[in-house]
Amino acid sequence: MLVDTGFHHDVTFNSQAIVAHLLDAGQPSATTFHPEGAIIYADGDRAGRLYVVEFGVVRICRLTSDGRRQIHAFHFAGEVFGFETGTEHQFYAESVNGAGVRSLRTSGSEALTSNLLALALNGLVKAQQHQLVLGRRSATEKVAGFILDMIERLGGDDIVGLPMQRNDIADYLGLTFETVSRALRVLREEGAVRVPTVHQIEILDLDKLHELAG
Amino acid sequence: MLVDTGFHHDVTFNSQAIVAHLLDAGQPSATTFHPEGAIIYADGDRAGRLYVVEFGVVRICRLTSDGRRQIHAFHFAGEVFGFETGTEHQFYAESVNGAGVRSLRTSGSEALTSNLLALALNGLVKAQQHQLVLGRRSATEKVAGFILDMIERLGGDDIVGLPMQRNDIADYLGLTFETVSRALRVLREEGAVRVPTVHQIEILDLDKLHELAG
DNA sequence: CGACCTGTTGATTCTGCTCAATCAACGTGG
DNA sequence: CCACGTTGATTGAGCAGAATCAACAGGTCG
Repeated sequence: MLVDTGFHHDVTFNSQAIVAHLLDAGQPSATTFHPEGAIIYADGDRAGRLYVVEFGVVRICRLTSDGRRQIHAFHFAGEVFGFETGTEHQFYAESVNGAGVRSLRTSGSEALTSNLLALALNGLVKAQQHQLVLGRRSATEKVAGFILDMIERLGGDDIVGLPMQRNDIADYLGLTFETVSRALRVLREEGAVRVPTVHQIEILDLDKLHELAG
Repeated sequence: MLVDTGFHHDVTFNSQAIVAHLLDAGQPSATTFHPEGAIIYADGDRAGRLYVVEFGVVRICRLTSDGRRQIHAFHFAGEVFGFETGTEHQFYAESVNGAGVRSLRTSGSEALTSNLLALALNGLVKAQQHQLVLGRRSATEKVAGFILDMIERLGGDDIVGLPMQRNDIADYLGLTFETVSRALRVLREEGAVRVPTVHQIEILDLDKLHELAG
């Protein structure tokens, strides 16, 4: 067993290792490419399959009754999504910028349950992180927190990519895209970041960024 | 097995049954009573134990660096909490109004993993619900959504209890307690609810309440 | 009864949404 | 090659709504 899935032990597991293990155990499945904006699964589709992001970004969304979109999560290369309860998907999944996705069939192999537990916990942590960011008061704090989260998940060095567009960030943070834009301007003016291109953030002062995140 | 924990099947499980099963399997442990405001576990404490709420309400909290409190979840009788990853608790748990809590030792019994998976999924669903409420725009929508959530989790009939105080609701929804109070007044004026006592909400018009929730 | 705490209500400030203009990047077709 | 349309991003002005500050009512407990 690659991973100790006992919740009472250290669960700082390597998600990649779990995925590799699950892929080995299941039937091999081809990577399918989803162009920008393509739907991977729809709200109401039969649930029960997991997906691995091979490359690109996937967003998990939901529409409110008044037509607004809430983005529930972003998933990057190596991450697993599709984890929902019930027989039907409550959310729908879309490719953000062109994504390669591999299906992960796990039915029938009971021994994988502990691996699945680890993945579920992984999702739980992400949901908690999202809650914390959503709970922040000001728009600047939310955007700063979002960038910090992106740094943690994507970047090692001082330039981190923002593959999704402003509208996506806004729907993820519960803001409008104009407010996201203004918040980024504040972060620039405070000297915390530089924005060389629309989809890149250069970190100038990490401490300042943490401070602005509240 | 009481519960089908395969995520690819129907997971509309009975949480109570899982808890009963886990309690049977583990060593018996006494119910400890935590008076109002008492800390059940603190931020930074060693994690790895699950707790069952016997009666009362427990809140899971976190302090931001500027001293504000974010309430991550409420847990009622029959629910399990303490599910976190890592060796240390990221949150702290407090009794809201006097709560009886039973510790749930699960170490060593590998057969329980699938039950734990079910509980983790349960927590994931709650976190998602919370995200949806936090993502709503207006304060009235948030409070209406909160009441609907309470109806689902607590009440069968037309009167639902709000055991926690306004400040708790505010910290859960990312609002101030004054705004919560005003939102309740709007719900009253719209004829959706009545507020006989501070800790009770009488549902007058459930459709209207859904409508106001957005 | 008085002190205190929670909750409600009011007045003001300020943040973020709405509406709108501008700009840059890109693709298309003449 | 350039005019045109489209899309995404930024910025501005005005406004609605929530936070803040403050006063007051109701309940509880000493």
